Amino acid sequence: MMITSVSINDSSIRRSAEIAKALGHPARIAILKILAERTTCFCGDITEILPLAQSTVSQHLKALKSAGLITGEVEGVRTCYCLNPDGIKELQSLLSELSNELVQTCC
Amino acid sequence: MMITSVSINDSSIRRSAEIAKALGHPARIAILKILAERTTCFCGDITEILPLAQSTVSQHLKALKSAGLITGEVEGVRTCYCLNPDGIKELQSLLSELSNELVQTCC
DNA sequence: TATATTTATCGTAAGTTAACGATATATATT
DNA sequence: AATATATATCGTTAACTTACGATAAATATA
Repeated sequence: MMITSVSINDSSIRRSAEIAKALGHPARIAILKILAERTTCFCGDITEILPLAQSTVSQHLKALKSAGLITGEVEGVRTCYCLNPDGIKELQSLLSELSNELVQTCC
Repeated sequence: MMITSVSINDSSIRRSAEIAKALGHPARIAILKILAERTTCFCGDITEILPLAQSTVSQHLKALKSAGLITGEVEGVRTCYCLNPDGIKELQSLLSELSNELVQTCC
């Protein structure tokens, strides 16, 4: 087993935590799933599906966007939100890397 | 593509969010990595490695334990913390399931 | 031009989180 | 029995999160 020195300030650890934090609320996971199964993806569509106020949905969208997991393109009066393939890939690689590192039998 | 109705109250979504939330702080990811690369795993060991007070580390350990990602066995005056294989497996399966669901091209 | 629509942002309240030092508890050791 | 050690918990403070309604800004429609 490779011995690495683990630091809170490691950028990969920080990025993984940032992504995990973005996933750390059921509404945000639900939003990602909704985006994955629809081709149109406006804030209003999501507000119709989830039992949350429009402003709350907008806030969750902002959190997902700033974590790099989704993009938002203004289209006239609306904004079309989409999964960000790069962010999703990063999610997959960082979290699967983490999973691999956590395979162990202890004590 | 299968159309599923996405709900905030779906238990799998809630559990995924719970796990992600537990991973949503660099200190907690660091702790999991430390547990993975050591065979002894007392609170004091972790406190020596991370730049955090003992009480703060204990608090993070409690969060990881209540999310089911680690176990803690009292051994005399100390407590031996270990990765919880079941929790780690759950982490892997829920998050990889989520990853798979998020493969898509949008808009 | 006036009105309607969509969404971001503001303001606010309640709740949670993260950090710390101090302390209690439980077990070892002398 | 007295002392030392390890850790959980308490109390506190500051910061952040989540939710909401109200409103502003931007665009579309009548």
